[in-house]
Amino acid sequence: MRAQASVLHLDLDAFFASVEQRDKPSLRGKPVVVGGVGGRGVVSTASYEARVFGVHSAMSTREARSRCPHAAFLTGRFHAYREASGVVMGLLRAVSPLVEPLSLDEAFVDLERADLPDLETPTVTAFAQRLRREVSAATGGLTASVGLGTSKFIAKVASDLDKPDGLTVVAPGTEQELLRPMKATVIPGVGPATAERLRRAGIVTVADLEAVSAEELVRIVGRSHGTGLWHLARALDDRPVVAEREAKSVSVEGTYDTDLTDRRLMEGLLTRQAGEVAARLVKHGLSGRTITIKVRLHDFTTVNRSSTLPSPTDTAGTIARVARSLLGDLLASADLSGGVRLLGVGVSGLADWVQEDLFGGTDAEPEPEVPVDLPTMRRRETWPPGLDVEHDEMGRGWVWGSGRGVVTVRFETAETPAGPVRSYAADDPQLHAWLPPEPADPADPADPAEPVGPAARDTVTDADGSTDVAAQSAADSTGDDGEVGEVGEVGEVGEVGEDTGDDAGGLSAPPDAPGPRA
DNA sequence: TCTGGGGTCCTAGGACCC
DNA sequence: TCTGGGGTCCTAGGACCC
Repeated sequence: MRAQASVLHLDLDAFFASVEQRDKPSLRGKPVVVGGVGGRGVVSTASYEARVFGVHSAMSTREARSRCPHAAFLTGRFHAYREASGVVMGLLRAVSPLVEPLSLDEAFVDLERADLPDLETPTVTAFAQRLRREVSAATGGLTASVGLGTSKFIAKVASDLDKPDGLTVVAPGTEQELLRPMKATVIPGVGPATAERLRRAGIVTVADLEAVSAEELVRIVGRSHGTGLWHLARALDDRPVVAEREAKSVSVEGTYDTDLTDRRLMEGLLTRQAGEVAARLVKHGLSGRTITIKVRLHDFTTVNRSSTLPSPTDTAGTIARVARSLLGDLLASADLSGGVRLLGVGVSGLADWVQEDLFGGTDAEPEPEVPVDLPTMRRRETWPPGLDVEHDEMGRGWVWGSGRGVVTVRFETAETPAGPVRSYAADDPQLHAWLPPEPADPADPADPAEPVGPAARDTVTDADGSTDVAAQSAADSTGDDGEVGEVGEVGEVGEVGEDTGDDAGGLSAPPDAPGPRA
Protein backbone atom coordinates (compact mmCIF):
# COMPACT_ATOMS: atom_id res chain seq x y z
CA MET A 1 0.00 0.00 0.00
CA ARG A 2 1.10 3.46 -0.85
CA ALA A 3 1.81 6.61 1.09
CA GLN A 4 -0.78 8.54 -0.93
CA ALA A 5 -4.30 7.88 -2.13
CA SER A 6 -3.22 7.33 -5.70
CA VAL A 7 -5.40 4.39 -6.70
CA LEU A 8 -8.76 5.34 -8.14
CA HIS A 9 -11.71 3.01 -8.54
CA LEU A 10 -14.59 4.07 -10.73
CA ASP A 11 -17.93 2.31 -10.80
CA LEU A 12 -20.74 3.40 -13.11
CA ASP A 13 -24.01 3.50 -11.17
CA ALA A 14 -26.65 0.90 -12.07
CA PHE A 15 -24.93 0.86 -15.39
CA PHE A 16 -27.17 -1.16 -17.71
CA ALA A 17 -30.35 0.34 -16.29
CA SER A 18 -28.90 3.84 -16.49
CA VAL A 19 -28.05 3.41 -20.16
CA GLU A 20 -31.64 2.34 -20.79
CA GLN A 21 -32.97 5.36 -18.95
CA ARG A 22 -30.61 7.62 -20.81
CA ASP A 23 -31.72 6.24 -24.18
CA LYS A 24 -35.43 6.00 -23.38
CA PRO A 25 -36.52 9.18 -21.66
CA SER A 26 -39.86 7.80 -20.59
CA LEU A 27 -38.04 5.37 -18.33
CA ARG A 28 -36.36 8.09 -16.34
CA GLY A 29 -37.40 8.13 -12.75
CA LYS A 30 -39.07 4.76 -13.16
CA PRO A 31 -38.05 1.30 -12.01
CA VAL A 32 -36.05 -0.49 -14.69
CA VAL A 33 -34.76 -4.01 -14.48
CA VAL A 34 -32.25 -5.34 -17.01
CA GLY A 35 -31.67 -9.04 -17.16
CA GLY A 36 -32.94 -12.33 -18.46
CA VAL A 37 -36.67 -12.24 -19.06
CA GLY A 38 -37.07 -15.96 -19.53
CA GLY A 39 -38.42 -18.33 -16.96
CA ARG A 40 -34.98 -18.82 -15.50
CA GLY A 41 -33.65 -15.34 -15.99
CA VAL A 42 -31.92 -13.32 -13.33
CA VAL A 43 -31.49 -9.61 -12.82
CA SER A 44 -28.29 -8.06 -14.13
CA THR A 45 -28.97 -4.53 -12.99
CA ALA A 46 -31.84 -2.79 -11.26
CA SER A 47 -32.25 0.95 -11.39
CA TYR A 48 -32.30 2.70 -8.04
CA GLU A 49 -36.03 3.18 -8.42
CA ALA A 50 -36.38 -0.60 -8.61
CA ARG A 51 -33.99 -1.20 -5.72
CA VAL A 52 -36.44 0.60 -3.47
CA PHE A 53 -38.71 -2.38 -3.98
CA GLY A 54 -35.99 -4.80 -2.97
CA VAL A 55 -34.93 -5.75 -6.48
CA HIS A 56 -31.23 -6.36 -6.84
CA SER A 57 -28.65 -8.03 -9.05
CA ALA A 58 -28.62 -11.82 -9.24
CA MET A 59 -32.20 -12.05 -8.01
CA SER A 60 -34.39 -14.22 -10.20
CA THR A 61 -36.47 -12.17 -12.59
CA ARG A 62 -39.49 -14.02 -11.32
CA GLU A 63 -38.83 -12.70 -7.84
CA ALA A 64 -38.13 -9.24 -9.19
CA ARG A 65 -41.45 -9.24 -11.04
CA SER A 66 -43.31 -10.13 -7.91
CA ARG A 67 -41.58 -7.41 -5.93
CA CYS A 68 -41.90 -4.73 -8.55
CA PRO A 69 -44.48 -5.71 -11.14
CA HIS A 70 -44.70 -2.24 -12.60
CA ALA A 71 -41.02 -2.08 -13.51
CA ALA A 72 -39.90 -2.18 -17.12
CA PHE A 73 -38.15 -5.52 -17.64
CA LEU A 74 -35.62 -5.26 -20.40
CA THR A 75 -33.21 -7.65 -22.00
CA GLY A 76 -29.74 -6.23 -22.35
CA ARG A 77 -28.59 -4.07 -25.26
CA PHE A 78 -24.96 -4.90 -24.95
CA HIS A 79 -23.82 -2.95 -27.94
CA ALA A 80 -25.07 0.18 -26.21
CA TYR A 81 -23.39 -0.79 -22.95
CA ARG A 82 -20.13 -1.55 -24.68
CA GLU A 83 -20.26 1.71 -26.51
CA ALA A 84 -20.82 3.71 -23.32
CA SER A 85 -18.18 1.70 -21.52
CA GLY A 86 -15.72 2.40 -24.30
CA VAL A 87 -16.28 6.12 -23.94
CA VAL A 88 -15.59 5.97 -20.22
CA MET A 89 -12.54 3.74 -20.51
CA GLY A 90 -11.20 6.04 -23.18
CA LEU A 91 -11.58 8.97 -20.84
CA LEU A 92 -9.74 7.10 -18.12
CA ARG A 93 -6.93 6.12 -20.45
CA ALA A 94 -6.53 9.73 -21.40
CA VAL A 95 -5.85 10.36 -17.72
CA SER A 96 -3.39 7.55 -17.08
CA PRO A 97 -1.93 4.77 -19.19
CA LEU A 98 -2.52 2.39 -16.33
CA VAL A 99 -6.23 1.57 -16.46
CA GLU A 100 -7.46 -1.85 -15.39
CA PRO A 101 -11.04 -2.54 -16.42
CA LEU A 102 -12.79 -5.08 -14.22
CA SER A 103 -15.93 -5.22 -16.30
CA LEU A 104 -17.90 -2.93 -18.58
CA ASP A 105 -18.75 -0.64 -15.69
CA GLU A 106 -15.73 -0.70 -13.42
CA ALA A 107 -12.05 0.12 -13.57
CA PHE A 108 -9.01 0.96 -11.52
CA VAL A 109 -6.82 3.88 -12.52
CA ASP A 110 -3.29 4.35 -11.26
CA LEU A 111 -2.87 8.05 -10.59
CA GLU A 112 0.86 7.68 -10.09
CA ARG A 113 0.98 7.55 -13.85
CA ALA A 114 -1.37 10.47 -14.34
CA ASP A 115 -0.23 13.95 -15.08
CA LEU A 116 -0.91 15.56 -11.71
CA PRO A 117 1.17 18.15 -9.88
CA ASP A 118 1.21 15.95 -6.79
CA LEU A 119 -0.75 13.15 -5.18
CA GLU A 120 -1.80 14.89 -2.00
CA THR A 121 -5.36 14.31 -0.93
CA PRO A 122 -6.75 17.72 -1.95
CA THR A 123 -5.24 17.35 -5.40
CA VAL A 124 -6.55 13.86 -6.11
CA THR A 125 -9.93 14.77 -4.66
CA ALA A 126 -10.35 17.72 -6.99
CA PHE A 127 -9.13 15.61 -9.85
CA ALA A 128 -11.66 12.87 -9.14
CA GLN A 129 -14.53 15.34 -9.00
CA ARG A 130 -13.52 16.72 -12.35
CA LEU A 131 -13.28 13.21 -13.76
CA ARG A 132 -16.79 12.40 -12.59
CA ARG A 133 -18.13 15.47 -14.32
CA GLU A 134 -16.29 14.52 -17.49
CA VAL A 135 -17.71 11.01 -17.42
CA SER A 136 -21.20 12.39 -17.10
CA ALA A 137 -20.68 14.90 -19.88
CA ALA A 138 -19.16 12.37 -22.23
CA THR A 139 -21.81 9.72 -21.72
CA GLY A 140 -24.96 11.76 -21.86
CA GLY A 141 -25.46 11.89 -18.14
CA LEU A 142 -24.32 8.57 -16.72
CA THR A 143 -23.10 8.92 -13.19
CA ALA A 144 -20.15 7.25 -11.53
CA SER A 145 -19.16 6.55 -7.98
CA VAL A 146 -15.48 6.94 -7.31
CA GLY A 147 -13.20 5.84 -4.53
CA LEU A 148 -9.63 6.89 -3.87
CA GLY A 149 -7.24 5.10 -1.60
CA THR A 150 -3.75 3.86 -1.00
CA SER A 151 -4.47 0.48 -2.62
CA LYS A 152 -6.91 -1.25 -4.93
CA PHE A 153 -8.70 -2.78 -2.00
CA ILE A 154 -9.23 0.53 -0.24
CA ALA A 155 -10.18 2.36 -3.44
CA LYS A 156 -12.82 -0.27 -4.17
CA VAL A 157 -14.22 -0.17 -0.67
CA ALA A 158 -14.26 3.62 -0.90
CA SER A 159 -16.23 3.76 -4.15
CA ASP A 160 -18.98 1.77 -2.45
CA LEU A 161 -19.36 4.19 0.43
CA ASP A 162 -21.20 6.96 -1.34
CA LYS A 163 -23.39 5.49 -4.05
CA PRO A 164 -24.73 6.56 -6.37
CA ASP A 165 -22.94 9.55 -7.86
CA GLY A 166 -20.51 9.99 -4.99
CA LEU A 167 -16.85 10.32 -4.19
CA THR A 168 -15.01 9.00 -1.17
CA VAL A 169 -11.35 9.54 -0.44
CA VAL A 170 -9.82 7.43 2.27
CA ALA A 171 -7.02 9.49 3.74
CA PRO A 172 -3.70 7.65 4.02
CA GLY A 173 -3.30 6.22 7.48
CA THR A 174 -7.02 5.92 8.19
CA GLU A 175 -7.58 2.61 6.39
CA GLN A 176 -7.70 0.33 9.38
CA GLU A 177 -10.07 2.42 11.40
CA LEU A 178 -12.36 2.49 8.37
CA LEU A 179 -12.24 -1.27 7.88
CA ARG A 180 -12.38 -2.57 11.43
CA PRO A 181 -16.12 -2.14 12.03
CA MET A 182 -17.02 -3.48 8.61
CA LYS A 183 -18.15 -7.03 7.95
CA ALA A 184 -15.49 -9.41 6.71
CA THR A 185 -17.48 -9.71 3.49
CA VAL A 186 -16.17 -6.31 2.36
CA ILE A 187 -12.97 -8.12 1.56
CA PRO A 188 -12.96 -9.31 -2.04
CA GLY A 189 -12.99 -13.08 -2.07
CA VAL A 190 -15.09 -13.43 1.04
CA GLY A 191 -18.35 -14.71 -0.31
CA PRO A 192 -21.13 -16.69 1.34
CA ALA A 193 -19.13 -19.89 1.84
CA THR A 194 -16.06 -18.22 3.32
CA ALA A 195 -18.18 -15.92 5.44
CA GLU A 196 -19.95 -18.91 6.92
CA ARG A 197 -16.67 -20.66 7.73
CA LEU A 198 -15.41 -17.53 9.39
CA ARG A 199 -18.62 -17.04 11.27
CA ARG A 200 -18.37 -20.51 12.72
CA ALA A 201 -14.95 -19.53 13.99
CA GLY A 202 -16.48 -16.47 15.61
CA ILE A 203 -15.19 -14.06 12.96
CA VAL A 204 -17.69 -11.54 11.63
CA THR A 205 -15.97 -8.18 11.28
CA VAL A 206 -12.64 -7.10 9.90
CA ALA A 207 -11.59 -6.36 13.47
CA ASP A 208 -12.34 -9.99 14.35
CA LEU A 209 -10.29 -11.07 11.38
CA GLU A 210 -7.38 -8.91 12.42
CA ALA A 211 -7.28 -10.61 15.81
CA VAL A 212 -6.71 -14.05 14.27
CA SER A 213 -3.25 -15.38 13.47
CA ALA A 214 -2.22 -16.17 9.94
CA GLU A 215 -1.84 -19.85 10.86
CA GLU A 216 -5.37 -19.98 12.16
CA LEU A 217 -6.76 -18.30 9.06
CA VAL A 218 -4.93 -20.73 6.84
CA ARG A 219 -6.43 -23.57 8.85
CA ILE A 220 -9.92 -22.14 8.37
CA VAL A 221 -9.94 -21.16 4.70
CA GLY A 222 -6.85 -22.68 3.15
CA ARG A 223 -3.39 -21.47 2.38
CA SER A 224 -3.78 -18.95 -0.39
CA HIS A 225 -7.00 -17.49 0.82
CA GLY A 226 -5.86 -17.42 4.43
CA THR A 227 -2.69 -15.47 3.86
CA GLY A 228 -4.57 -13.13 1.56
CA LEU A 229 -7.17 -12.43 4.22
CA TRP A 230 -4.54 -11.87 6.88
CA HIS A 231 -3.01 -9.13 4.77
CA LEU A 232 -6.20 -7.48 3.60
CA ALA A 233 -7.58 -7.39 7.13
CA ARG A 234 -4.64 -5.11 7.89
CA ALA A 235 -5.19 -3.08 4.74
CA LEU A 236 -1.97 -4.50 3.38
CA ASP A 237 -2.38 -4.64 -0.39
CA ASP A 238 0.40 -4.22 -2.90
CA ARG A 239 -1.39 -5.49 -5.96
CA PRO A 240 -0.45 -3.33 -8.91
CA VAL A 241 -2.90 -1.84 -11.38
CA VAL A 242 -2.46 -3.99 -14.48
CA ALA A 243 -3.55 -2.61 -17.81
CA GLU A 244 -3.49 -5.67 -20.02
CA ARG A 245 -4.66 -9.07 -19.02
CA GLU A 246 -4.68 -12.00 -21.37
CA ALA A 247 -7.75 -14.14 -21.59
CA LYS A 248 -7.36 -17.62 -20.15
CA SER A 249 -10.51 -19.21 -21.47
CA VAL A 250 -13.42 -18.65 -23.80
CA SER A 251 -16.78 -20.26 -23.20
CA VAL A 252 -20.42 -20.24 -24.17
CA GLU A 253 -23.21 -21.65 -22.08
CA GLY A 254 -26.94 -21.58 -21.97
CA THR A 255 -29.66 -22.30 -19.46
CA TYR A 256 -32.83 -23.70 -20.94
CA ASP A 257 -36.31 -22.97 -19.79
CA THR A 258 -37.13 -26.63 -20.02
CA ASP A 259 -34.73 -29.29 -18.82
CA LEU A 260 -33.12 -31.25 -21.62
CA THR A 261 -33.23 -34.99 -21.77
CA ASP A 262 -32.76 -35.77 -25.43
CA ARG A 263 -29.19 -36.70 -26.21
CA ARG A 264 -29.31 -35.67 -29.81
CA LEU A 265 -30.73 -32.29 -28.98
CA MET A 266 -27.94 -31.80 -26.43
CA GLU A 267 -25.38 -32.80 -29.02
CA GLY A 268 -26.86 -30.31 -31.42
CA LEU A 269 -26.77 -27.52 -28.89
CA LEU A 270 -23.17 -28.32 -27.94
CA THR A 271 -22.28 -28.26 -31.62
CA ARG A 272 -23.80 -24.85 -32.03
CA GLN A 273 -22.05 -23.55 -28.93
CA ALA A 274 -18.77 -24.96 -30.19
CA GLY A 275 -19.26 -22.88 -33.31
CA GLU A 276 -19.75 -19.76 -31.24
CA VAL A 277 -16.67 -20.47 -29.15
CA ALA A 278 -14.62 -21.07 -32.26
CA ALA A 279 -15.85 -17.84 -33.80
CA ARG A 280 -14.69 -15.92 -30.76
CA LEU A 281 -11.34 -17.66 -30.71
CA VAL A 282 -10.80 -16.82 -34.35
CA LYS A 283 -11.94 -13.26 -33.87
CA HIS A 284 -9.36 -12.73 -31.14
CA GLY A 285 -6.61 -14.74 -32.79
CA LEU A 286 -6.60 -17.37 -30.07
CA SER A 287 -6.61 -21.12 -29.89
CA GLY A 288 -6.64 -23.55 -27.02
CA ARG A 289 -5.81 -27.12 -26.13
CA THR A 290 -8.31 -27.96 -23.44
CA ILE A 291 -11.97 -28.37 -24.26
CA THR A 292 -14.46 -28.50 -21.43
CA ILE A 293 -18.15 -29.13 -21.35
CA LYS A 294 -20.26 -27.99 -18.46
CA VAL A 295 -23.54 -29.63 -17.56
CA ARG A 296 -25.85 -28.42 -14.85
CA LEU A 297 -28.49 -30.88 -13.78
CA HIS A 298 -32.06 -30.21 -12.81
CA ASP A 299 -31.03 -30.18 -9.14
CA PHE A 300 -28.35 -27.57 -9.88
CA THR A 301 -25.41 -29.87 -9.38
CA THR A 302 -22.79 -29.08 -11.95
CA VAL A 303 -20.41 -31.44 -13.64
CA ASN A 304 -17.55 -30.71 -16.01
CA ARG A 305 -15.66 -32.97 -18.35
CA SER A 306 -12.55 -31.85 -20.13
CA SER A 307 -10.07 -33.19 -22.59
CA THR A 308 -6.72 -31.79 -23.62
CA LEU A 309 -5.55 -32.05 -27.19
CA PRO A 310 -1.94 -32.38 -28.29
CA SER A 311 -2.07 -28.99 -29.98
CA PRO A 312 -4.31 -25.95 -29.82
CA THR A 313 -7.37 -25.56 -31.97
CA ASP A 314 -9.75 -22.81 -32.95
CA THR A 315 -11.83 -25.01 -35.19
CA ALA A 316 -15.55 -25.41 -34.73
CA GLY A 317 -15.60 -28.98 -35.94
CA THR A 318 -12.83 -30.13 -33.62
CA ILE A 319 -14.29 -28.41 -30.59
CA ALA A 320 -17.71 -29.79 -31.40
CA ARG A 321 -16.47 -33.34 -31.84
CA VAL A 322 -14.62 -33.31 -28.55
CA ALA A 323 -17.57 -31.73 -26.78
CA ARG A 324 -19.96 -34.39 -28.06
CA SER A 325 -17.54 -37.10 -27.10
CA LEU A 326 -17.28 -35.68 -23.57
CA LEU A 327 -21.05 -35.65 -23.39
CA GLY A 328 -21.00 -39.30 -24.36
CA ASP A 329 -18.56 -40.03 -21.52
CA LEU A 330 -20.77 -38.20 -19.12
CA LEU A 331 -23.90 -40.01 -20.23
CA ALA A 332 -22.08 -43.28 -19.67
CA SER A 333 -20.92 -42.39 -16.19
CA ALA A 334 -23.56 -40.14 -14.71
CA ASP A 335 -27.31 -40.12 -14.50
CA LEU A 336 -28.63 -37.24 -16.54
CA SER A 337 -32.12 -38.65 -16.77
CA GLY A 338 -33.46 -36.06 -14.38
CA GLY A 339 -32.84 -33.44 -17.02
CA VAL A 340 -30.18 -30.90 -17.87
CA ARG A 341 -30.86 -27.22 -17.27
CA LEU A 342 -27.56 -25.85 -18.55
CA LEU A 343 -25.09 -26.86 -21.21
CA GLY A 344 -21.85 -25.15 -22.03
CA VAL A 345 -18.63 -25.47 -24.00
CA GLY A 346 -15.34 -23.79 -23.21
CA VAL A 347 -11.78 -23.75 -24.44
CA SER A 348 -8.85 -23.03 -22.15
CA GLY A 349 -5.12 -23.46 -22.23
CA LEU A 350 -5.05 -20.63 -24.70
CA ALA A 351 -2.22 -19.75 -26.98
CA ASP A 352 -2.14 -16.69 -29.16
CA TRP A 353 -1.26 -18.77 -32.15
CA VAL A 354 -2.80 -21.60 -34.09
CA GLN A 355 -0.96 -24.81 -34.77
CA GLU A 356 -0.33 -25.26 -38.44
CA ASP A 357 -2.24 -28.23 -39.49
CA LEU A 358 0.41 -30.87 -39.96
CA PHE A 359 -1.87 -33.64 -40.98
CA GLY A 360 -3.65 -32.30 -43.96
CA GLY A 361 -6.53 -30.44 -42.49
CA THR A 362 -8.75 -31.84 -39.84
CA ASP A 363 -11.29 -29.30 -40.74
CA ALA A 364 -11.38 -30.49 -44.30
CA GLU A 365 -13.16 -33.57 -43.07
CA PRO A 366 -16.84 -33.21 -43.37
CA GLU A 367 -18.36 -32.48 -40.05
CA PRO A 368 -20.67 -35.33 -39.17
CA GLU A 369 -24.24 -34.42 -39.50
CA VAL A 370 -25.88 -33.50 -36.25
CA PRO A 371 -28.76 -35.90 -36.23
CA VAL A 372 -31.38 -33.51 -35.02
CA ASP A 373 -33.03 -30.42 -36.30
CA LEU A 374 -31.90 -27.78 -33.92
CA PRO A 375 -34.47 -25.30 -32.87
CA THR A 376 -33.82 -22.08 -34.67
CA MET A 377 -35.25 -18.80 -33.64
CA ARG A 378 -38.92 -18.33 -33.85
CA ARG A 379 -39.70 -15.43 -35.98
CA ARG A 380 -41.46 -12.61 -34.24
CA GLU A 381 -44.29 -14.48 -32.76
CA THR A 382 -43.36 -12.94 -29.49
CA TRP A 383 -41.92 -9.60 -28.66
CA PRO A 384 -39.54 -9.18 -25.79
CA PRO A 385 -39.93 -5.94 -23.89
CA GLY A 386 -37.18 -3.50 -24.65
CA LEU A 387 -36.90 -4.51 -28.27
CA ASP A 388 -36.21 -1.43 -30.31
CA VAL A 389 -38.15 -0.89 -33.47
CA GLU A 390 -36.95 1.29 -36.24
CA HIS A 391 -37.76 4.95 -36.45
CA ASP A 392 -40.73 6.10 -38.41
CA GLU A 393 -43.09 9.02 -38.34
CA MET A 394 -44.12 7.95 -34.86
CA GLY A 395 -40.63 8.53 -33.56
CA ARG A 396 -38.35 6.15 -31.85
CA GLY A 397 -40.25 3.14 -30.62
CA TRP A 398 -39.60 0.29 -28.34
CA VAL A 399 -41.62 -2.58 -27.06
CA TRP A 400 -43.09 -1.94 -23.70
CA GLY A 401 -44.94 -5.19 -23.32
CA SER A 402 -46.37 -8.09 -25.25
CA GLY A 403 -48.66 -11.00 -24.80
CA ARG A 404 -51.81 -12.64 -26.06
CA GLY A 405 -51.07 -11.63 -29.58
CA VAL A 406 -50.80 -7.96 -28.70
CA VAL A 407 -47.67 -5.86 -28.76
CA THR A 408 -47.53 -2.55 -26.97
CA VAL A 409 -45.07 -0.02 -28.29
CA ARG A 410 -44.08 3.23 -26.67
CA PHE A 411 -42.97 6.01 -28.96
CA GLU A 412 -40.80 8.98 -28.25
CA THR A 413 -40.25 12.12 -30.25
CA ALA A 414 -38.41 15.29 -29.50
CA GLU A 415 -41.71 16.98 -28.67
CA THR A 416 -43.11 14.12 -26.65
CA PRO A 417 -40.33 12.38 -24.80
CA ALA A 418 -42.81 10.21 -22.98
CA GLY A 419 -44.79 9.78 -26.12
CA PRO A 420 -47.81 7.77 -27.12
CA VAL A 421 -48.32 4.14 -26.31
CA ARG A 422 -50.00 2.06 -28.99
CA SER A 423 -51.00 -1.53 -29.15
CA TYR A 424 -50.74 -3.63 -32.27
CA ALA A 425 -51.65 -7.13 -33.21
CA ALA A 426 -48.50 -9.21 -33.12
CA ASP A 427 -48.88 -9.99 -36.80
CA ASP A 428 -49.49 -6.40 -37.81
CA PRO A 429 -47.39 -5.88 -40.92
CA GLN A 430 -46.57 -2.33 -39.90
CA LEU A 431 -44.99 -3.63 -36.74
CA HIS A 432 -42.90 -6.06 -38.69
CA ALA A 433 -41.81 -3.40 -41.11
CA TRP A 434 -40.27 -1.49 -38.25
CA LEU A 435 -38.05 -4.32 -37.18
CA PRO A 436 -34.35 -4.18 -37.78
CA PRO A 437 -33.15 -6.34 -40.66
CA GLU A 438 -32.87 -9.98 -39.99
CA PRO A 439 -29.38 -11.31 -39.41
CA ALA A 440 -28.22 -13.57 -42.19
CA ASP A 441 -27.69 -16.64 -40.06
CA PRO A 442 -28.11 -16.05 -36.40
CA ALA A 443 -27.13 -19.53 -35.42
CA ASP A 444 -23.55 -19.65 -36.53
CA PRO A 445 -21.83 -16.86 -38.35
CA ALA A 446 -18.47 -18.51 -37.96
CA ASP A 447 -18.87 -21.81 -39.62
CA PRO A 448 -21.41 -22.03 -42.36
CA ALA A 449 -20.68 -25.72 -42.73
CA GLU A 450 -21.84 -26.32 -39.23
CA PRO A 451 -25.14 -28.06 -39.37
CA VAL A 452 -27.84 -25.92 -37.97
CA GLY A 453 -31.32 -27.18 -38.14
CA PRO A 454 -33.31 -26.10 -41.13
CA ALA A 455 -36.51 -24.22 -40.81
CA ALA A 456 -37.81 -23.39 -37.45
CA ARG A 457 -41.38 -24.34 -37.52
CA ASP A 458 -41.31 -28.07 -37.49
CA THR A 459 -39.35 -28.16 -34.29
CA VAL A 460 -40.78 -25.35 -32.31
CA THR A 461 -44.24 -26.32 -31.47
CA ASP A 462 -45.11 -29.23 -29.31
CA ALA A 463 -48.27 -31.17 -29.73
CA ASP A 464 -49.81 -29.31 -26.86
CA GLY A 465 -49.06 -26.05 -28.51
CA SER A 466 -46.42 -25.06 -26.04
CA THR A 467 -43.08 -23.88 -27.24
CA ASP A 468 -40.48 -25.38 -25.04
CA VAL A 469 -37.97 -26.00 -27.76
CA ALA A 470 -38.22 -22.47 -28.97
CA ALA A 471 -37.94 -21.32 -25.42
CA GLN A 472 -34.80 -23.32 -25.06
CA SER A 473 -33.47 -21.64 -28.07
CA ALA A 474 -34.41 -18.33 -26.58
CA ALA A 475 -32.73 -19.04 -23.32
CA ASP A 476 -29.76 -20.32 -25.16
CA SER A 477 -29.11 -17.01 -26.69
CA THR A 478 -30.21 -14.56 -24.05
CA GLY A 479 -26.79 -14.73 -22.58
CA ASP A 480 -25.22 -13.54 -25.75
CA ASP A 481 -23.20 -10.56 -24.78
CA GLY A 482 -22.56 -9.69 -28.35
CA GLU A 483 -19.08 -11.13 -28.51
CA VAL A 484 -20.31 -13.45 -31.16
CA GLY A 485 -23.31 -12.00 -32.75
CA GLU A 486 -21.98 -8.84 -34.20
CA VAL A 487 -24.84 -9.12 -36.58
CA GLY A 488 -27.52 -7.11 -34.95
CA GLU A 489 -28.11 -8.02 -31.38
CA VAL A 490 -31.33 -6.16 -31.37
CA GLY A 491 -32.63 -8.20 -34.21
CA GLU A 492 -31.53 -11.33 -32.51
CA VAL A 493 -33.19 -10.46 -29.29
CA GLY A 494 -36.29 -9.71 -31.20
CA GLU A 495 -36.23 -13.03 -32.84
CA VAL A 496 -35.71 -15.24 -29.95
CA GLY A 497 -37.93 -13.66 -27.42
CA GLU A 498 -40.34 -15.84 -25.64
CA ASP A 499 -43.69 -15.07 -24.20
CA THR A 500 -42.61 -13.22 -21.20
CA GLY A 501 -45.98 -11.72 -20.59
CA ASP A 502 -44.38 -8.58 -19.40
CA ASP A 503 -46.96 -6.23 -18.06
CA ALA A 504 -44.80 -3.32 -17.25
CA GLY A 505 -46.73 -0.35 -16.07
CA GLY A 506 -50.00 -2.03 -16.73
CA LEU A 507 -49.83 -0.61 -20.20
CA SER A 508 -49.51 -3.82 -22.05
CA ALA A 509 -51.67 -6.81 -22.44
CA PRO A 510 -51.81 -9.11 -19.46
CA PRO A 511 -49.28 -11.90 -19.20
CA ASP A 512 -49.54 -14.54 -21.77
CA ALA A 513 -50.99 -17.54 -20.09
CA PRO A 514 -49.91 -20.56 -22.10
CA GLY A 515 -46.17 -20.38 -22.17
CA PRO A 516 -43.31 -22.79 -22.09
CA ARG A 517 -43.98 -23.42 -18.46
CA ALA A 518 -47.71 -23.75 -18.68
C1' DT B 1 -41.47 -24.86 -12.18
C1' DC B 2 -35.82 -20.42 -6.71
C1' DT B 3 -30.79 -19.84 -8.47
C1' DG B 4 -27.58 -16.14 -15.80
C1' DG B 5 -23.30 -15.85 -18.28
C1' DG B 6 -18.49 -15.28 -18.71
C1' DG B 7 -14.85 -15.35 -16.45
C1' DT B 8 -10.64 -16.13 -12.62
C1' DC B 9 -8.34 -18.56 -9.08
C1' DC B 10 -7.59 -22.35 -5.85
C1' DT B 11 -7.43 -27.17 -4.12
C1' DA B 12 -6.74 -31.91 -4.38
C1' DG B 13 -5.70 -36.27 -6.31
C1' DG B 14 -3.53 -39.21 -9.74
C1' DA B 15 -0.17 -40.10 -13.44
C1' DC B 16 4.29 -39.77 -14.68
C1' DC B 17 9.15 -38.54 -14.55
C1' DC B 18 13.68 -37.98 -12.47
C1' DT C 1 12.45 -57.44 1.87
C1' DC C 2 10.90 -51.52 4.05
C1' DT C 3 8.31 -47.08 0.67
C1' DG C 4 11.53 -41.08 -1.20
C1' DG C 5 10.64 -36.87 -2.52
C1' DG C 6 9.81 -33.06 -5.85
C1' DG C 7 7.97 -31.18 -10.13
C1' DT C 8 4.68 -30.93 -13.84
C1' DC C 9 0.57 -31.94 -16.24
C1' DC C 10 -4.10 -33.14 -16.24
C1' DT C 11 -8.83 -33.51 -14.42
C1' DA C 12 -12.81 -32.27 -11.39
C1' DG C 13 -15.01 -29.43 -8.41
C1' DG C 14 -15.92 -25.26 -5.95
C1' DA C 15 -15.81 -20.32 -4.49
C1' DC C 16 -16.01 -16.01 -6.07
C1' DC C 17 -16.50 -11.72 -9.00
C1' DC C 18 -19.22 -8.41 -11.97
